[in-house]
Amino acid sequence: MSQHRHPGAPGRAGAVPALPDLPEATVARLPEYLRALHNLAETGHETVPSEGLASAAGVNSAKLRKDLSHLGSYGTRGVGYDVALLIDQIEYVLGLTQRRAVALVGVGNLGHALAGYDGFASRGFRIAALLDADPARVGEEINGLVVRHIDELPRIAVEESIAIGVIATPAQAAQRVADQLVAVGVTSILNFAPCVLSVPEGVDVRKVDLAIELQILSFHEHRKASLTALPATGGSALTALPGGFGATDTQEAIGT
Amino acid sequence: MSQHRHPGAPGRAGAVPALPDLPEATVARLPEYLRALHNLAETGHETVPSEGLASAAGVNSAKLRKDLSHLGSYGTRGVGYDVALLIDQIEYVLGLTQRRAVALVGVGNLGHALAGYDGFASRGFRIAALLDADPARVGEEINGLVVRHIDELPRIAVEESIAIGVIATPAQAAQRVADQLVAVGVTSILNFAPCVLSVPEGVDVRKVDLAIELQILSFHEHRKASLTALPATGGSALTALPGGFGATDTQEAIGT
DNA sequence: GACTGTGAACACGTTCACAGCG
DNA sequence: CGCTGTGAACGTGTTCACAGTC
Repeated sequence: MSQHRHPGAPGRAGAVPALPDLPEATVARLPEYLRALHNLAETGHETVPSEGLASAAGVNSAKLRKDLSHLGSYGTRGVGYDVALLIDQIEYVLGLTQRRAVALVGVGNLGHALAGYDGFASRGFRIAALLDADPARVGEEINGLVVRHIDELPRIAVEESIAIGVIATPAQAAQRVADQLVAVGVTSILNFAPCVLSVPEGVDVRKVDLAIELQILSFHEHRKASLTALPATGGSALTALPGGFGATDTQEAIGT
Repeated sequence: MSQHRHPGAPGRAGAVPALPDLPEATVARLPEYLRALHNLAETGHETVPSEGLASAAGVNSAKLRKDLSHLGSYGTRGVGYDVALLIDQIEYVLGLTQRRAVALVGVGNLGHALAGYDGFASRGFRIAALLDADPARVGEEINGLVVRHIDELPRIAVEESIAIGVIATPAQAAQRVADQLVAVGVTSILNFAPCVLSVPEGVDVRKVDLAIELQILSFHEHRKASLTALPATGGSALTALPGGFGATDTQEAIGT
């Protein structure tokens, strides 16, 4: 096991890419490590121990080491990880060595903001097309890109080698857009519309729903309030807090 | 143990709030169920079987039933769930019976979009304040709200009973803003800045990072490509569009 | 007969703690 | 000695399959 394995190192052409299939949870954290590593590189660190990188990324060091070990990692015992090397390694695994082209569909409120978001460009992506179904919006220029009509998607997809589609339309339009994206061969979709998309096997969809995030926070607020719901805590809490907390079984019976 | 227990039903005052501590994974799905239920209610359904609600929410029915059972649910065997009742139940658990006030800090690109996003209002929240540190932005009116200076936060937090803070500033300003929010008693933060926030115990932070989402998709793209990257049929990929999407996975072959 | 609620089995993810290397 | 890499223990979340109820 402890053979040093460097599966598909960045530089090496010809070798099999050999992407180990990483645990999904690990994949979701790699980008965070990458961001932290870039920060470290900028502040002149050449090497970093798991503890340091972990805290910069907001995880514990055991988790970090386990995650990195899945990539057949580049750490040196007694020293830590080589920052530059690890950046290359993670960028390679995430497929960021090529700058993927993104098509953004729906240039309303949110779409506008996304079109102008420079975090995409700076972190490995290129917004290659802005699309909308509303003729009134077609032709508008945002950040140097002209909005095109969604019907032009098939041509644009080929011309620009679109790899990822971002849906920022209203919910009722989203499924139709997803179908159109899939039809032109897009297999990765980031969906901001508050609805479930159905797509064929092999297409990946990630969903971001801002209201859902707030609702999850709301739950925790509610819970925190219900726990502190006793003394003179000027809590903005519930207007009518039931006094009785005593009923023994009321709480108990929930889990059954 | 299958006593029917309705812990802290919405309408009933006097009952113990009795928030069961739901598994985190369940909490994260409740908002999705809620959205699906609202759709069902609008289309005239009074009742729905677990199978139906599950598919509307994009999960499988076993998971749905298990999730709902944690709330001491309201299903009827042989029939399904009462839509209206379940909506009340979930809204109660999520703490959506009170319309929580949100302070949005950072009205740049993304902040603007968030300020104008009506999904917040329609799903239980009220944007009560827009704040920014840049004097040039203070005074601007967005969607009927005037942007205030961040230094006014302490007063505004009290006046408006701010329950949740949303950070949409650049990364380097985010920690400072988080500290300010915490200082005025905010215990729930939604962070759009690409950085880790450190906050005291008891404060919940959720993070949304758009570039990270894309990078995760990129990984899967990379992997899909590396799997199909074998035999004679090189990279003709995109140019030859598969006829239609007959659910057969011709799609897979998006070459690099 | 149809559907919920749930124990029991399983899969996945995290943490611990330490062996082994530099 | 310091730090990584990793088995083994633990905890959480998911799925199965069926008993129980309407």
